[in-house]
Amino acid sequence: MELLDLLECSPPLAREPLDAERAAAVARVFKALGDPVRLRIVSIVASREGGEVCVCDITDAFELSQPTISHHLKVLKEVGLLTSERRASWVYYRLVPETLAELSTLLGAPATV
Amino acid sequence: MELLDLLECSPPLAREPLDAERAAAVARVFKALGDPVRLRIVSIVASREGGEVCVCDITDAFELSQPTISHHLKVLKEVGLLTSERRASWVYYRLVPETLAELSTLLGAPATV
DNA sequence: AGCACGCATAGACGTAGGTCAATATAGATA
DNA sequence: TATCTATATTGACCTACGTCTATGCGTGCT
Repeated sequence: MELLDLLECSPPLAREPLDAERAAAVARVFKALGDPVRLRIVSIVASREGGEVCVCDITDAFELSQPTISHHLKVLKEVGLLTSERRASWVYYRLVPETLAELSTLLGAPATV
Repeated sequence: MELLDLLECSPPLAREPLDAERAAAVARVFKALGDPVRLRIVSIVASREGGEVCVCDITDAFELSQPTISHHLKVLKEVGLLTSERRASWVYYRLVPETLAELSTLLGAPATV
């Protein structure tokens, strides 16, 4: 079962308690956002005109090694917050806005029914 | 500087990259939500009629030791997601809805300007 | 083919975090 | 005061995680 499926039918957090399975799925995403570097990466990608950023640009934004950035990108990709696409020598990362939106709704935004 | 202050003036994640300080403050809260048990605790408190839950009720909802639950409650309190009040022998926890709402806005809900 | 560049992976290291048993503390009650 | 109940704190254990260096892989260029 995909995270988006779990989230799409999820009521806001305040409507009824999350069951264990759903909580585990959602917590994975929050955990990914629970690191300052990853949160900044997401905001960099999300706020980028054109919607995509190559790894080199992200690496330049931090004083961290390239493998560390690569690791964080992998984590964000695994939980469905980012996708990546290789074009020529570069890999471009894009936001998955649906995932952010689902989290936002879960946290209390009015349901979009 | 309080988290709520940091959050209240924060634009949605997609508007501009988070600076390091803001990212650190917000990541603390996401990190707290990044554990399945804590996420369920928040949803239990948030969905409770009357808005408050005593520790014993929370403990009963999990197959975890009482100190473990107490630890998670402390974490949630420290990041401003819950507050607690002692009345007689019991301690009641309540949600801080503003914190959840700010996170929700940050993640992409339309700004409430 | 060979090389240079961009990015990913592997492995190691130190620290943080989730859990528990044991113990401490606070309030009620006798 | 003594004791019981509800919750918090302490300290230990083990695992997970963030970071690094070293290395591998894919792509374009000469």
